[in-house]
Amino acid sequence: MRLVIATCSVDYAGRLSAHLPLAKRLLMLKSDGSILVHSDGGSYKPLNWMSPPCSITTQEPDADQLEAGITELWKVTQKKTDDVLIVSIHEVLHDSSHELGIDPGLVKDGVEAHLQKLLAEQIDLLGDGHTLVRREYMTAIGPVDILARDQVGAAVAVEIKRRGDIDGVEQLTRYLELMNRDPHLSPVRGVFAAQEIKPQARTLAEDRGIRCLVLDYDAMRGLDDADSRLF
Amino acid sequence: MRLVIATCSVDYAGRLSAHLPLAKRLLMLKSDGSILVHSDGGSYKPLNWMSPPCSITTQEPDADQLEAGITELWKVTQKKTDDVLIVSIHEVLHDSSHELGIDPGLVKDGVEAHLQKLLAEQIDLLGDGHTLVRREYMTAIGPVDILARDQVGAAVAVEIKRRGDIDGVEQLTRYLELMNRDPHLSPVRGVFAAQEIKPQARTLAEDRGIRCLVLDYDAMRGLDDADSRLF
DNA sequence: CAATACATGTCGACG
DNA sequence: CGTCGACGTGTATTG
Repeated sequence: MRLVIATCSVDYAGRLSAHLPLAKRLLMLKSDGSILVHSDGGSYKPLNWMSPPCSITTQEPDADQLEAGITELWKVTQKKTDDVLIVSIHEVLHDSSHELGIDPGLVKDGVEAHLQKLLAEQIDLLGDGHTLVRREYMTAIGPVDILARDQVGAAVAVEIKRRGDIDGVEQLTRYLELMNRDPHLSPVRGVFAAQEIKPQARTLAEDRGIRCLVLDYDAMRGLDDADSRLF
Repeated sequence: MRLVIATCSVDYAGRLSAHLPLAKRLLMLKSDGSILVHSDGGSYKPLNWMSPPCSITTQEPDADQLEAGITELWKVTQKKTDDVLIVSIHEVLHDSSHELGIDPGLVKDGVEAHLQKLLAEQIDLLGDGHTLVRREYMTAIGPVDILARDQVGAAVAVEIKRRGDIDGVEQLTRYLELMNRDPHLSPVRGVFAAQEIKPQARTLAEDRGIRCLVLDYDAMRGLDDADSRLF
């Protein structure tokens, strides 16, 4: 990895066109050829970048560019998409290279998968007498998170989200429409379960006869003794 | 901005839990208190990070941690969300600070807004005899990109996307459902216009009687003489 | 401030 | 290799 601090301007042309005026920035060149242009603030997203696979070539600035103060010109291209990133460097204030090696990678734990597992184990959160049919119940257009049956044996399809948004309601609606065409399942009721349900999503869901269920993650986790503590 | 190259392990606890095993990485500390942990590959997304506003405190490693080779311990916290990021540093290989100042920011050009403008100007792409009613036609649940009328005066609602995905069809469906309840507009036909329409989106759209229209951005831009060249 | 739609989204899983 | 859904999504816009 090469780290360069420099005053530069940047131009990008690809799916859109974008320009960065002259300023002092960090240029991070990764060993796979990719480049990130970072400012000293904002979030983790760079001001500009080029994703791998791509290649960097340096060009000689022409007379006009030299006149304008450009000392180096980098052209980063992505063959496949024809995207181009041009970095016009004026002054280099720092330049260092470092051998990092391959990263062992991130180990993630829990979110929606965990919620799904917990709700399957605590299926009576749907209401007394409910029984689990199975998780990831397969349909023609994808798996429903949980299929259960209520106290009188009627099918219940559950869509689980961390944050209950309008999209999740649409998704569940598509499943329900399909499942209700199946005489073995029909009638299927829908339950939209999430840690947090947005008002518009709730309105849409209830308008379509879908029940909303707010999940208390901490309480559900607390009940699950087998879940080992991480800290 | 402070740049540190170090062998370190990282633990995050917040909306999920994640762990990075010991390895050599770049730690980027921005002046707003945020921190990014980057490897020498992948895309622009860091392996781990903490978004501003957040604060970094250094802790003294205890006996066990010193024994394990930890020389520095950073704890990054976000007050609002209770997220915590812990960086356990073993060996520091590089450490430099740089004053960058505030970035003037990115200047973007065109995307969906541009497509919308061009289609409004070239409304006959919808078919001969079409006329524009208006862009961003307001409905109770949000603005329809374009409302037009066809050669016989029937209403046409157009949803424009750069990439036509299933979500866009759902969005247009909601608009159409609402607009068709309005006796002044009904019957309203739907047109789903995008530079590229995914097969599943096309299937869903056509199943619902929505016409799909693939937009040739370059051709549309070529027709627009007033659109100045960027390069 | 909250809700919503957009993103050069990125990323992983699956067919 | 494309499609699809999730994301610690982030981010701007608008009510």
